[in-house]
Amino acid sequence: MAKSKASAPAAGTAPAPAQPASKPKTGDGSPIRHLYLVDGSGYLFRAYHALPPMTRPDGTPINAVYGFCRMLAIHLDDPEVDHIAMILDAGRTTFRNQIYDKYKANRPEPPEDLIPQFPLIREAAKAFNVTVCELEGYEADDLIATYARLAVEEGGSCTIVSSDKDLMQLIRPGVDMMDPIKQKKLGPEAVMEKFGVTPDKVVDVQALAGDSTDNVPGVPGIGVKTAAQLINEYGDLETLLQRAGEIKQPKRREALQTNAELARISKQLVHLRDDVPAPADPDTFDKKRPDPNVLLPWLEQQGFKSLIAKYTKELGEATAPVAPAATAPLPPKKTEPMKPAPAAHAKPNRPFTTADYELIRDEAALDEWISEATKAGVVAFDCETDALDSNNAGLVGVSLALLDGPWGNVNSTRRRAAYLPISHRAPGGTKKAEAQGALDLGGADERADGDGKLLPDQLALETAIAKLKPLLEDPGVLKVGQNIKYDMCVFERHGVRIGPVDDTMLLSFVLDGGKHGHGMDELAERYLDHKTIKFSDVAGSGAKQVSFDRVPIERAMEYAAEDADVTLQLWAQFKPRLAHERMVTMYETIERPLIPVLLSMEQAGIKVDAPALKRLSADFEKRLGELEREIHKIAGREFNVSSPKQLGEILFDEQKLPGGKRSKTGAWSTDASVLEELANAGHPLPVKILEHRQLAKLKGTYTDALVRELDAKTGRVHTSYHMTGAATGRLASTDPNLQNIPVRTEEGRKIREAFIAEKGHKLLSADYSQIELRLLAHVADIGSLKEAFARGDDIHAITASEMFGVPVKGMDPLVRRRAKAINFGIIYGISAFGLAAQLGIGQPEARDYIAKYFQRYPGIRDYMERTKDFARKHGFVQTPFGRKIHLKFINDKSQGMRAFAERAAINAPLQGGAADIIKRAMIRLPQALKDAHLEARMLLQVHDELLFEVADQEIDKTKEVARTVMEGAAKLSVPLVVETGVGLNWAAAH
DNA sequence: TGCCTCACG
DNA sequence: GACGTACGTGAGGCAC
Repeated sequence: MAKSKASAPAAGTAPAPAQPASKPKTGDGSPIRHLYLVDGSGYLFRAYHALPPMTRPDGTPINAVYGFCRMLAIHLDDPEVDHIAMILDAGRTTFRNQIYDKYKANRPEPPEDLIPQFPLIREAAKAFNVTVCELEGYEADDLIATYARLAVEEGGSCTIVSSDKDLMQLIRPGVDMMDPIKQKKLGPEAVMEKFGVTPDKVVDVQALAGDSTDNVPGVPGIGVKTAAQLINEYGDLETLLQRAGEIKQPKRREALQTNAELARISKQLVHLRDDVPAPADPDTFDKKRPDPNVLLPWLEQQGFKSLIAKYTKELGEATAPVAPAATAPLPPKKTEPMKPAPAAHAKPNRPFTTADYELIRDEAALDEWISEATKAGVVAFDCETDALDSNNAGLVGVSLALLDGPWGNVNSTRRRAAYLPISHRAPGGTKKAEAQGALDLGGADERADGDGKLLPDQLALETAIAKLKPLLEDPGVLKVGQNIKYDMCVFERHGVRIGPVDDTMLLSFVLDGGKHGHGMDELAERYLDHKTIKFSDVAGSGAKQVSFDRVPIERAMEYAAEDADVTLQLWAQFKPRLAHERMVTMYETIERPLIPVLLSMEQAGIKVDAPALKRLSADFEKRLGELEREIHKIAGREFNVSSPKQLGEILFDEQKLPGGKRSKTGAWSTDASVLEELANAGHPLPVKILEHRQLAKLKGTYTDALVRELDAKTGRVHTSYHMTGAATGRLASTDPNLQNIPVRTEEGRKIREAFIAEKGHKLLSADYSQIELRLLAHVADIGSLKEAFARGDDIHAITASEMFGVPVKGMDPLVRRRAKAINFGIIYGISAFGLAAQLGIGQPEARDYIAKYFQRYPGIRDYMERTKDFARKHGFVQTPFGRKIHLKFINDKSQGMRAFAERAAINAPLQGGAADIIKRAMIRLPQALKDAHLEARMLLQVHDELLFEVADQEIDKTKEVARTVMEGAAKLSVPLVVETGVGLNWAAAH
């Protein structure tokens, strides 16, 4: 393997070998069959980042050592392993520093709580009776290379326990690697995946690509991908450098020619020496049985209970008395502070049986229930309908549930629930057949013809409504529902304005947002230990599903009464927690009051120009057909352009275009960034694909779908807002989603133009300017940012000016763009990778920007650290208004999951705070408009924007009210600014 | 049903 | 000296 350069690297500069580099004299060990070489410090870093924080009873951090011991135990148990040693770095400077003084120069200090763990792994190795090897002047990697060579020369084989990519060059027949965390063997395939070349060419690739963590320079502008391509083409580095003049791309050619020497130095740095003086005979690395008198007391001192148990069983108790750990034990640190739900509440008051439920078949029974409910002061209720769309669904039945005793008596052991069937019909038609008729006919009542006759012994709809109305509107009776907005919508179409209400879904969201979902089935299982009857159990599923009015009444009762019953019991658990967990204000002043506001927005809907959408759709279809023909022509065969799988095969397997990335599942990635790169490289096919993708998306997701969503009765589109969908407190919009209507491209804006105002009206758009950045300046308390906002300055320009030291006046737009990307990155929990991708720059440059940013705004870094610490300690973060966002993975054992949760933790108070602010504005707006005698209606919310429909003559006044209310929705240490626009359509209002 | 892709803030 | 990458959503089409 190692060719000419094995001897090249500055033989004279290396410390003089103390012994010959060949195999030293034999010790007392046996010959090697299989040698395991553990990269000790490499493993320690891996384990440190992979495991959640742990401490010894005396407070010493211990997670990495624990991981190390677990790994050692596994290898010692492995019968394949007959020899094992741990290799360590002896010091920080090595012969490589003489070749290149900046080698590993930019390496940051290890994390604070890892440092005390370094000496402990030496102790650990000793306790487990494993030899430790190190050599002054060389890195552990060189020693590993040398021992690997010796093992193979002796006729044995070797496994290097490490995932350090720098060691991959050593893989060859007889030598492989093992990822110590994933317990996965790494062979030539893993090398090919990582470097795109065979193991013997790894050093050449690394020499070209360089390595920022080790500060290996490489050739600027060449990364691993390009390097692999070049090496595979030219065979090796030296040939490539000599023939660099043949390279077509001018930039690449120039880079290689001017940096040839840098590449050669880099190669010396990355190439591992396998001829260093081995400090011990590898035969002496034979696996030895640990001494229980050494191992057990040591494990005891660390508090590794599972390992103590394992080795006590295998080795027997320690026989010699041992000195106890010298340090005084401290109480262990808590790492899992999330409070479970109170145990007393984990069980239902009484087991669920249908015997608790009854049917309300006549007026007398209903009167009795209404009277009881009124006396109780709190009633859970739920309505069943024949469709999901609350704007059109017909009422099929109502269920009620009561606690025994006056309201507030949540500890009552008795409860009752009942179902009032109203519009059940004889079985017959399926849902699909039914939907056909529903379009032309009005309510459920008129659909009595055909096979579905109304069943007997049900109260008439009018009677039921008339009797329920006083109860549902009684200000002295609290109506509890699960997602009660839905029920309010249904009843409002029958002239009933339900109130006051509580919503178990919202209570759960306010208390436990981010911990879990808030659907009834999940809540019942989690808090009541009860599996609810599923809708599909009573109504069937798929094509055979029937609407609820076709479900037999007895069966319907079991399902429906259970819903009310469960709702009431959930309420009994959640409501007391509200005050206890200090979430009353959030619930009472933000979430609950928002219900009727959203309801009226959903009912209002927005007018859509259907003919325009249809024209657009036809136009898109025509162009899609043309594009498809062109694409097939270029590709040389027909295939489904909408199939990423087929497309990937065409591009990368058949046409062999460069730059293919694989996704997690191994499929070719064909997303926009990949296609754009190919397009920039001059390939014609990706350009057409991108265009096709865009049009197909617009047609499929918007033009066609929106026309389908038009409500036959109102001629408008009615979305529905979900209050508990986003953990941060944002709303979500579905059926259709009106929060992602295109706006960024020209073609897309044509769709937005189809959202229009009623005759004599205009659309008014009011949106918060930079609300999340303002919140950041506020919560992190950054003086200069706050002042800039107070002055009304261009915040991205100010950031750029302060970071790069350039004046705002006459600023290069590119500089401002970078600052803008960084500002957004900060809000998202910045990473060099993300920023690099966003700006299309290299990661080192991105890292540099981030460092500059934090240098200028250290307060923001402090804020981020504080936020993460808080999240780790409490399991949630909070917005300035008190909303809690739980981060269930913040102390996860996976480093990836923790990093993810940390970024979310940084983002959540900002995104959630912005959501709180606009919700506060939305709650005040209806009354403010009314007070100003304005008819304007609020139609849509898109996170930081509100859209109103306004009569022409009221535009100026409405604009003023909207701005005043929105800007006054929160009192922060920075001003809130709202920008408005007016137009005949939504695009024009921007 | 899971995955990929892409529309929005 | 490793890992996976910006935060939060919903919807449509494909492949299984």
